[in-house]
Amino acid sequence: MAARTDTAHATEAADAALTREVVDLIASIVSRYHEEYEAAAAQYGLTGAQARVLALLAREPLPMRRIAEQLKCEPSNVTGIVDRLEARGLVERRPDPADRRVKVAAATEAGAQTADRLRSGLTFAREPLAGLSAQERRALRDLLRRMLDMPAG
Amino acid sequence: MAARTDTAHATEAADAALTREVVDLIASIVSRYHEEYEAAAAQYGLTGAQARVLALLAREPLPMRRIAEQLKCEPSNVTGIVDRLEARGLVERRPDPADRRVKVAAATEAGAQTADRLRSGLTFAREPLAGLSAQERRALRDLLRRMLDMPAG
DNA sequence: TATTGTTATACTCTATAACTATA
DNA sequence: TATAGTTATAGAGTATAACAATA
Repeated sequence: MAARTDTAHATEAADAALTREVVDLIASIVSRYHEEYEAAAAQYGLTGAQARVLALLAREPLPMRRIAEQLKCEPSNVTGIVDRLEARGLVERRPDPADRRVKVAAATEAGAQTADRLRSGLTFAREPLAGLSAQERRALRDLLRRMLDMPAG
Repeated sequence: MAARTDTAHATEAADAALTREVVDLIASIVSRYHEEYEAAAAQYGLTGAQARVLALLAREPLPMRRIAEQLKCEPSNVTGIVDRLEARGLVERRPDPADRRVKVAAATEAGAQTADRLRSGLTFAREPLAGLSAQERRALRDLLRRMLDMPAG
């Protein structure tokens, strides 16, 4: 083993502490993000899963199987979630003319409106970001991209 | 309405796009974080909630009510989660000599070991961070702190 | 035969309310 | 009376397996 200086050891320890602090901060953000999302959904009488599906369908109609892929869950679960959204008039199932096995779920007018309002209500992440300068937001964007292994774009 | 330059409008639009991109990146991180956490828990036959409670108790023993506070759920839910952890020998309930109403849940030796291994397996957030220089990690830390409205510390 | 969506089943998490044993 | 924990209950999300309709 090569001998190393005390300084090298001290630097490693500081690095580890710094990394750990950033990891903890990210955990805090994850926690806050979820809390706010669930609370916003609850304001409209929706569960988190229902709100997520509604948000997906507000962007574009999707076959049941595609919803399951987006949610990373089994297709059988989607049946119940869409059932509940449909019972409240926020979503509807349409046949696919090209393949009669497929049912395409789509947000209704009311569903799209609810999705919009819900999205507008999600102030966390958007509000604190407003306090950062454009340069800081760019710096944050670039660092987050690198964390996600995304190209510099 | 005061007249404004095209440049001002263009800047606002770019700002909004930037903010939205950062928000989407954060959503991606939240999603990844959860996926990895659930997958790591599943490797040990634990649900996400069970893994979170075990992680809490590996740090320090806690009365049932304190666990509920940390999880932000009703105390009645904790009974079942701790029941399942206890049935697997990962956690045990101890009496509190100072107040005989209280039951203190604590990780067993096996539980602490599982919690350690689980924590070590959570590479997301830690691994990509290793690719950032100390200066970049400090920059990220400061930006995240500001997002969380935390003092510069 | 393979695929889409559903149903049936079982388990977990969740909140609410009622209960017990302490304080 | 108030508090800590539990039990009972009901609703929702989840995975697995089996099924009907369609490809």
